[in-house]
Amino acid sequence: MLILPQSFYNRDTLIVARELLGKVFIRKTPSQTFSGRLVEVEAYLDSIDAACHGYNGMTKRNEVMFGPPGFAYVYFTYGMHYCLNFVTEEEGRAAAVLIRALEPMEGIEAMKKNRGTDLITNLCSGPAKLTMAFGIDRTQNGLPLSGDELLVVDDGYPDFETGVSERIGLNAAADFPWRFYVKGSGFLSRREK
DNA sequence: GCTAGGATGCTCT
DNA sequence: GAGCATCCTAGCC
Repeated sequence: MLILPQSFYNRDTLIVARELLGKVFIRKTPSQTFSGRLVEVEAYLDSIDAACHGYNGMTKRNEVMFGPPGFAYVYFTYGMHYCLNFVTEEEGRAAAVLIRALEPMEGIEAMKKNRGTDLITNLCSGPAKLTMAFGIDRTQNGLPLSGDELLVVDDGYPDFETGVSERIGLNAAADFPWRFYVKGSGFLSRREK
């Protein structure tokens, strides 16, 4: 069990996104531990990516993206959903990796309660689903990913095939192939073709 | 199996 | 005031 160091995130966002697949994301609270394996992510870069929240400069909402790498960026969207990102690249660059799907590991009973469903494959198979399952909201915005509450670890998951596709749900810059996923996983936000 | 549309409110222009 | 890095349900093949 190796906690990913800050230097892991302080690299090219596309490499970080790819290498995050198969790692384990953990949220610990005093009463409950949640964990899940990362099976689907998307990369959001700065200058060339009109879909990136940081594309038009820093605002109050996206300031965490401009900060140092290895921190959680949580934003609210569609009036009811939170999405979780991992900040990448050096301080001053607005880049991040969106976590789109997890394979639930620990805390599954609590996730079922949070999500209102018993179907394991429906607990964390979408960016807003996994924040709901893990109980993540604005409170976690800006927390370190190697801290007391949030952690990302490498548990030596064996090799797998990586799938690549266009990102999902965008209007701007929709054609960049910056979505990465674990091929054959049953916990993705979309069925593979 | 699929698609269309509504929910709902923060954030920036 | 418009636009959202979404999810769920109803209705229709």
